[in-house]
Amino acid sequence: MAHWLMKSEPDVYGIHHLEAEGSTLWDGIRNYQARNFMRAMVPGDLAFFYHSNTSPPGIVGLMEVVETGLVDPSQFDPASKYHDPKATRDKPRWDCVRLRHRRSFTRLLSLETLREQFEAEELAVVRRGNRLSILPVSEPVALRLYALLGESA
DNA sequence: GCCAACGTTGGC
DNA sequence: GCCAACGTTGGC
Repeated sequence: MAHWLMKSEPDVYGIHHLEAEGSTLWDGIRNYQARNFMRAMVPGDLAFFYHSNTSPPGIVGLMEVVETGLVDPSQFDPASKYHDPKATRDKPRWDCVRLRHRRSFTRLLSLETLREQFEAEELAVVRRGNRLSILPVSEPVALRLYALLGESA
């Protein structure tokens, strides 16, 4: 079982949306590196939910991967901002995973705190200018995150 | 294959 | 709004 960190802007899709929905299709990923991380996910993996492009940014919850290898439907939708004219039903370019809500943390684990606790080599989200929306989290780092959140692993 | 221009992300 | 980082595109 692996850990991940997944970013979303709370105005667009925040932890409260996931709480209300229970589970969601994590679609709209249009970066090959992030896509490849999704392809490496296995049902049962856990993902820290990170609020980006907000103040203050940070980790707000925990999700569980429930389904992988799904075709991202938004690539075929001309009305979607994620529409990809190069994608066809026969040859989709983008896929996505389904995630289920596990926890909403009572307090934010802020980027500021993450910067105090982790080096960029350990947890890439603390690196200035990092734009990758999905990141792997090593087990030692995951354990330290749980400790900082006051959670048992 | 190189690389400059451009676009996007995201913190501040 | 600014700007750093960096992926993508397109001319050659």
